[in-house]
Amino acid sequence: MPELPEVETMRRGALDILGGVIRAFVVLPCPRKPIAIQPAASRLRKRVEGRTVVDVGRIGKRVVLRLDSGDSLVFEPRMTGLVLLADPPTAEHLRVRLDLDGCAAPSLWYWDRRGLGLVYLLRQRELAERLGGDKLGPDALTITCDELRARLAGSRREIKPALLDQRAVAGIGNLYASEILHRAGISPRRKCDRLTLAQWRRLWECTGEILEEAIRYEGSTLSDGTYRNALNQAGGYQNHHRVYDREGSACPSCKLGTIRRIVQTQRATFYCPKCQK
DNA sequence: CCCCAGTCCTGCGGGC
DNA sequence: TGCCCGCAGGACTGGG
Repeated sequence: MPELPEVETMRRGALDILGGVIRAFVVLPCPRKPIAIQPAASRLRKRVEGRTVVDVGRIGKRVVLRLDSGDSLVFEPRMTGLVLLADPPTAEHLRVRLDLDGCAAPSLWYWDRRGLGLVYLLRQRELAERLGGDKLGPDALTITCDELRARLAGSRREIKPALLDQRAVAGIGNLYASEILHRAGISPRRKCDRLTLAQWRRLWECTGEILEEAIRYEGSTLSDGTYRNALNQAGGYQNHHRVYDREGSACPSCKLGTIRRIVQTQRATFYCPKCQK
């Protein structure tokens, strides 16, 4: 579930390792299927140990540690991964530990309950190939209105599934797509090529607003409690959701409609049929 | 090319 | 009460 706001919160929490030297890269024994690590852990370890973390960044829904070697160590949490500096939710799902010297935090952990996430090391060129160019669109926080429109307006798909396409715009996931479209007053079923210029503008504005608000509240921790910030604290934005997982309740915006749940490309979408056109 | 369904995986909640 | 099935959805793969 980590989308842009949750991954950005993880990134900010992990800033305490900036300038640290990686003393050890430790793959923790996991009773079930081990987490995917590329290249194999022994080779990856040789390339990261002794290296300095010169940047703690984010690319889409990934936390990216840039090292002084030019390599980037990428944590891709997918559904249930967390980047932590302390107190994991459970010891059993800890996957990787980085021990560091010379920075504010002694260790960084990668925790992942379902283990769908990935930890991988990329050379500069590999980074451009895997996470650049046509693989990933501009970041949802910094994309311009014109870019967003240019990348989606030609499509005949429905706008909600289109917003989940990371090649078009990076960072929006299932939860925030519903929230963004609700604030913008646009039906999730509206075809991209049927949005007006004013609607693109509104959609772009609401994308920034919703994502920035969610970051301010340190992301959304749903009822399963999985998502936590780097200090294992729950986020707060779930208390501000207007449509997501609120099927049957009155629309908090127009007070007239009832929030509906539909399925688009096998994923739940929540919206208000009264005020989203 | 464009789009959709299936896959990975675990834990939880609904239904019987 | 207890068990089992289905669902949650990020990103990739394969196929129409």
